[in-house]
Amino acid sequence: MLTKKGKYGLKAMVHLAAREPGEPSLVSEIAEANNIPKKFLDTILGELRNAGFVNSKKGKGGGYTLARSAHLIRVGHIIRILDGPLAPIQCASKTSYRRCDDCTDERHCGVRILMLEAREALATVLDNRTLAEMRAAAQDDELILSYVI
Amino acid sequence: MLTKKGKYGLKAMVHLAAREPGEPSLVSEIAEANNIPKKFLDTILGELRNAGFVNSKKGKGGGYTLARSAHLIRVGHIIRILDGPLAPIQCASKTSYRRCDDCTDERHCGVRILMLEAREALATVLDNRTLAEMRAAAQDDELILSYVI
DNA sequence: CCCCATCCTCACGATTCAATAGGAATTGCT
DNA sequence: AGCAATTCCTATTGAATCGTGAGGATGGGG
Repeated sequence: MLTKKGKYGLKAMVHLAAREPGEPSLVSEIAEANNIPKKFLDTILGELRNAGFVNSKKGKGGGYTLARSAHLIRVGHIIRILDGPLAPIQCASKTSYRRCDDCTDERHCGVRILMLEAREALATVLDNRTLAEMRAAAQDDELILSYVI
Repeated sequence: MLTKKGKYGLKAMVHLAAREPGEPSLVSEIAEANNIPKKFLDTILGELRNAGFVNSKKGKGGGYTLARSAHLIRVGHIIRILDGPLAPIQCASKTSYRRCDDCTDERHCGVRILMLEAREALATVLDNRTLAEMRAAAQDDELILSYVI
């Protein structure tokens, strides 16, 4: 489940991606444009900054900018920072594996095997999509999106 | 995120799938075999029964059995009952859609479009796998599992 | 009628989530 | 130097959810 923190963070990143590179955005501006509580967004952008996704500048004329080109920022990475691992269950995570304490034989745990598949499917989507693509998809009236039921 | 309720429920279902059809299992037996708190499993199986996935019988010789063949039970359905919709965000859910209150223009929301893709990827895995397949995967030393990175 | 096992309701502590509060630190401008 | 703008930090709060346990009601089998 994507939390509001994750959702707000992604929206903020999309907002930044829509800017001329180097042109800073204010927290208050991003918050207002996306209906996000300002103070909450404040802490979210702080985390994204600590993680190296955005740069910040204080004082007049300050604000936030993307630290890298939107083409180089993968959506899955952002979500991991804000909401934790993608895997539905920790014993199926690759970036932050942890054993289930109730599982005696992990190799024959059907749940885990299934969740490895699920994680793989999720990661395939989220780790291949970049911020630039996400923004483009939003602008182009969903043309890019092609379902394969 | 799969909660413990979901995990325990799936494990219990796998346990039942490993039985001769019609042969009932006791809650205490399932709980012990899978390291699940008995009382908790009690309520979980109750929900699965209300949802029509398992049948129950009280008294001596009672217990739980699958309501249908394990080939006909899709894992995604079980998870939806126990943990709610698969979609990472409600505005991207097909089974229980709900609009985001902070989103003014849903059609151009990059986050939602991306999450529709993510939901699709997840559902493709979970709604196509049956309980029988999950059980088989666990027994066959993960042979069935084939990653496509 | 008596065991056995499911069924039901309630309650609880812990954790996480979402948001708010209040102010400290830094920068730019004049 | 002084002021205003803006990020940065820490703590708190209220609400919801999660995981679990207690106690007993219900109903079938013998």
